[in-house]
Amino acid sequence: MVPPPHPLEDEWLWGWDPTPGIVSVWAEPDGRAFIWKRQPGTHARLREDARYRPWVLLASLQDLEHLGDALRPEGLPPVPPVPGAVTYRELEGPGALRFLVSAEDGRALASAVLKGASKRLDQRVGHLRDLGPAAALALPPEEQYLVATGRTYFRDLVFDDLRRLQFDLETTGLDPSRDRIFLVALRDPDGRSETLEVTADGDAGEADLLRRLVARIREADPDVVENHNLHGFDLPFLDQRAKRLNVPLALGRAGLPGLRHRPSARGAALNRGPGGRDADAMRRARYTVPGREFIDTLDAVRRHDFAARDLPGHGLKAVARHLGLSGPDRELIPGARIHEVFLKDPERVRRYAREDVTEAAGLAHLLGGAAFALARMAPRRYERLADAGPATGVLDPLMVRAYVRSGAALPAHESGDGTSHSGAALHLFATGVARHIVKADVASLYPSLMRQYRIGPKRDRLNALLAMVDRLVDQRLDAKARAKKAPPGSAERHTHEAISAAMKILINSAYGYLGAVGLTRFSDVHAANEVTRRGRELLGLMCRELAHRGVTLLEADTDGVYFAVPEAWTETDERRVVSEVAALLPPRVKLEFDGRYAAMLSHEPKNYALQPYAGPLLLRGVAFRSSRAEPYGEDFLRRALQHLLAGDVRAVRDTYVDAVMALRRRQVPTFEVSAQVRLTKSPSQYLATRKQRRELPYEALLTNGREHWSLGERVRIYRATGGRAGLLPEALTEDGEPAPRPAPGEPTGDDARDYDVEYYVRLLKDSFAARLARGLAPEDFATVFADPDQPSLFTPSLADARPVLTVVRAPRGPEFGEDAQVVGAPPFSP
DNA sequence: ATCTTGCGGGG
DNA sequence: GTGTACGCAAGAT
Repeated sequence: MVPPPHPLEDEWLWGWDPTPGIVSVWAEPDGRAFIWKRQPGTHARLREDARYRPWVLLASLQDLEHLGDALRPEGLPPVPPVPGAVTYRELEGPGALRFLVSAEDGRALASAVLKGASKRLDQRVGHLRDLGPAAALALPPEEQYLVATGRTYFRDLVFDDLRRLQFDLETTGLDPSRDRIFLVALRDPDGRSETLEVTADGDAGEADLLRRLVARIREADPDVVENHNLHGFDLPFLDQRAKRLNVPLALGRAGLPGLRHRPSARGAALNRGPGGRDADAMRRARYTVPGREFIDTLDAVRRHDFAARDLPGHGLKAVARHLGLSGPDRELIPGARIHEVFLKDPERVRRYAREDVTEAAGLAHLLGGAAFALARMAPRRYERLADAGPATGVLDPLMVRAYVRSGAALPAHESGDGTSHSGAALHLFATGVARHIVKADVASLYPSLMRQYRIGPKRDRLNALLAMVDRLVDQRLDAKARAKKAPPGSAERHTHEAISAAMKILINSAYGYLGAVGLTRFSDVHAANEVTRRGRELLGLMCRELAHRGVTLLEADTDGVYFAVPEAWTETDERRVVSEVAALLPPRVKLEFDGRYAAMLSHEPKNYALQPYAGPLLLRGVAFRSSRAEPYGEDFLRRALQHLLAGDVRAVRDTYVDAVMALRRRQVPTFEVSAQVRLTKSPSQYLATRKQRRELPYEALLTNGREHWSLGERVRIYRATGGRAGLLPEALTEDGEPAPRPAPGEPTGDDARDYDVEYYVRLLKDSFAARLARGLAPEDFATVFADPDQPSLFTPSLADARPVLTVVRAPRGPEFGEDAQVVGAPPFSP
């Protein structure tokens, strides 16, 4: 490989120790570190037992003065220092955390500091943290080890070199204080799936199952254990059951402690039952174990969807189906029915559970690459990087390592000076329907502005953040190019795509890091405001210049613009205006042609419908994507929008009339008007508040003879005739099995269809049809959605009716660059 | 209309 | 061994 041209920045990003194959690190505060490695390309595994010198950063040495001669500068004889000595090195520069203090045993070091601090403050200080972040920085032991050595995980390994095991619990319910584990599906690192089951009732049977599970995991000896919602369900459930049944959960690698908690903002809160909202019980934790890494695919899904925003939900089945990981014969069983199905047809549940672990493995491979690649860079455990937020979770450790490596004193967190943070621009130029739509946007606007105008945190005297963003952008282009060259489906392509994804996460979080005042070490509200100010200015300039070239602006948000072009324009014309405007922008700000659509309904800011030239209608924003909307209404809205966007107002009317008539003739199955809700109150809780306030879901249960239900249960409810609340019984197949969701219009057996027709007619108009209002002139709207059974004396024809577009503002004024000069402005200086 | 609370994932 | 998740919709007032 060509030697890197920026050795310093590359050390900041990648560390410096070349040790290959590290798959897990565990360090104890007493200075012992355990490093598990694999030989790249083989399954050979070995453990290195090392010692490291635990360290902390302190703002002052005063609390260690009581040590006398046992406190000495680094490098003075005797080298190495005598056991028990505390050594220090003063870092250079203005940062507050300027003494790097270390000792052979981290606990002795901490207690020496705490002893001094307790004396100085005349009160017992129990923990370094209690000194405050401006006085001390103490990383977790593994991170101390990784920062000090410059090692990182996974050097020279590819994703599939890791031995990964997935397991999935099947339980009789969601509450581990009451419910039991009766089956575990497990996929071993070679891809073989199996199930373990209880063979006896009661505690003995379940305890035996847990023992077999632990033994099986130890035998398979995976580096990584994963599942969907692993930290939120399987591990806490397993932990509680094992405690109750007195089964030791020795899931880690030999000779070290078993399952532990680690604090985490995103961890599970097992005892957060509905109603149970006592603050102490809300403490969240993640699980950790020496020698293996626990990876939750739900984290990868969230991270993916944060950018992509195209997933129907974050559940395993929905995501797997969406990403094409599910087979056509995927076994599906509603969660609440799994145990009863198991009693009648165990093979079906075995199949279901095996498919769960197979999909979890597929999901881990497809979406887990970014975390794997981050672990090659940042000095943290892989499992922590997998659930970390990118700013405090990844960038900050990189910054800390950069400063310590460079011998520079590190700034402490600083609260803001009261300046408030200003945000991005959002302009709505026109509402209604337009045709010939173009979307243009700037890729990674904020990091581009940071680079273009050299806007970085004031206290970052090494300029490490900007330097790292620069290197990341360059190296990401390289990774993308390599990925493209590698054969599709190859490990090489997966690796480079993963690196690119990881870098994208870091690049795009640099701005968030800057703006998180009081939360991140280098936050700088003035720099962040300068970034958004430049962003607003550029967006305004783009809008004005586009408008000058004859397009109709529709909506602009942060870094992108939707506009309509004249009928006669070709795609070449569309691309030409985008590149003309792009040429007016600073070099690092790349305005790109992002897509073209046949038509758009602009409803409200960030709420619109797009009709592509080919393919299904796209709906964006809460107005169009309500999660609990009744299926009949969603179906109507989709069809009506397609007609409206095609310019066929008459067909919108027909769609509406059909929908109303179908309701009035009760041709619509009850399922289609029902909404799924989740029960959050227990029967007794609801009965306590029922007098003050009646709630449809619970009324539906009570009036249908159900006085018992469990928290978290999901039911489908509807409004029945006579003001009653309807409960949709779960549809069953002939075998008495739960039926899959019926296709729209599919007959649904003995459906009473006793829903309140006029309520649903009103809902259709007031809630669903209302979302088309911007696209029609008021009189046309009234005509289109007039009640078909109440013909008025004068019914206007819709033959000439056309969708309308209403301009609500023009791109004029200072925010559109009429006064400000953007291009060629001097670089920002703090 | 505005404020508050609870949800997500999992069986 | 800390948390401050976080962004949104339904419910409460």
